[in-house]
Amino acid sequence: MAKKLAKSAVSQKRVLDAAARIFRDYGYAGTTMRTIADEADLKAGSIYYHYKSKDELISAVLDLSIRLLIDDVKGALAALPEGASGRDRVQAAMHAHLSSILTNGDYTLSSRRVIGQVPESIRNQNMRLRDSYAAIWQDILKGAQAGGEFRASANMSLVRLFVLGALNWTVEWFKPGGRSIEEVASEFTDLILDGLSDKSAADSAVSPVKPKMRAQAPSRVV
Amino acid sequence: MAKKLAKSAVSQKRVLDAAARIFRDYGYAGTTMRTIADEADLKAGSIYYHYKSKDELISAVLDLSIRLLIDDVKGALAALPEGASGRDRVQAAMHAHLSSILTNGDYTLSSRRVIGQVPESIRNQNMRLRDSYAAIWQDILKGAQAGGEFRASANMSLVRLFVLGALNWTVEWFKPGGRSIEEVASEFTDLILDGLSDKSAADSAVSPVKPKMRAQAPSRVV
DNA sequence: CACAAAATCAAACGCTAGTTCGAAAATTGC
DNA sequence: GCAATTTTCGAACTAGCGTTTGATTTTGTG
Repeated sequence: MAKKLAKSAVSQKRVLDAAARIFRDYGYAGTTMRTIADEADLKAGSIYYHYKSKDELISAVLDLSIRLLIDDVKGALAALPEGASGRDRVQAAMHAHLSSILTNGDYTLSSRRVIGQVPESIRNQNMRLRDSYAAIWQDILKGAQAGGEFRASANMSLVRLFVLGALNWTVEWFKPGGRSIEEVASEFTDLILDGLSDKSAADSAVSPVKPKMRAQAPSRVV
Repeated sequence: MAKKLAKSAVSQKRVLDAAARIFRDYGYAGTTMRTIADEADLKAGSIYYHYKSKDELISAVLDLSIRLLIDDVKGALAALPEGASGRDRVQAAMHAHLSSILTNGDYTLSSRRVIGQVPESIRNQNMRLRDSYAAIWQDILKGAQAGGEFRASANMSLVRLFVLGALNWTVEWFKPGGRSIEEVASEFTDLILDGLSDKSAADSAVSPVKPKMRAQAPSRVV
């Protein structure tokens, strides 16, 4: 009788991946079922066997996008030793966030590009997931501040928005083959934790950092 | 006889403003000439008296968006006293950038949301403007680093991407009526310049203070 | 007021969108 | 290897798209 088997699941994922790429490149309205079908080696009508509408497709892309991120960051935090400092936790979360969104760039980018154009109910559903992700960060930051590691004068909500903004923006300019994810994560972590100013005109010989001299194509900004 | 008068210019601007808002909300393909026309209190066909295609419209929105930003930031830098420190220049540029993109949120957001979906020639034209804006920032940062104000170990291209990323992201969450632009700008500036860590405990008691102005020869910038 | 120029309108055009559905093909259990 | 089931197809439908065009209204000037 009825038996759920692999064939369907494989096609379903193939369609979803294709959708993420096409939504990323053409936006919500600009994406057509026929284009997705082409990308997934299918005909347009066949998509409806797996997803019952374009909205259900974009909804699935949006949800997977944020779920992948939450899982990666939670995983990285769980892998830390028990007594890890706030600094370590921030560092781990930043690296995991960056690695996740850059590795799943299709989903992250398409998500970012269509989130504002999607029917409101779909957006609201997705926003709830995103809020729960923000809460994870808020815990890390507040914890480190309560422990005295971070300046008491800093507003942790703004810090979170600052850091996540800078991280999320990387999908706009990061290109594989240039700087490594680790390189970017490390530099960004240093920046947010210690700042840009040279605090020690005297003991500046302390920082054991090697200068990086990788030629890079002009990066897009704004 | 023929006389160019204001009426046309007024309508033209009204259509452009409407287009920015609609492109922002619905993306490139999702925006229809009829919707723009409604928003501008016109009929769809009438738009073609002012702009000869949808592409010309989006092109005008994209260009105005980046031009407004460039003018604001250049203006703020020009208003600084001659010997202003790198710190002051970064602060002024950050504030001007933030203020500009949040004040012109319709243009900034629509620009961000459609830039990836627009015909390539339009995108390339706009990218050239954006590269010139990036160059302004690169000059500020490199100048301050050369003057010894910023850590020599920091990669200024990454710093620029970090800072502008965090700033640009504000359009996603900033809502008038909440925190003021000045408040956000000030906190962000402190963060990037001095970092999040509380240095008052162990680290050097040399300069935990914040000298607003550095006595220093005017670094060559721009 | 009159009338030419400027600005807007209403209707229509060809095209492509999301979606539906019965038929065809591929796959599976026995 | 066959019949039942799952999956895919292809054609069709309606709706709405950007754009064109000739007619119509509004505007500024003598």
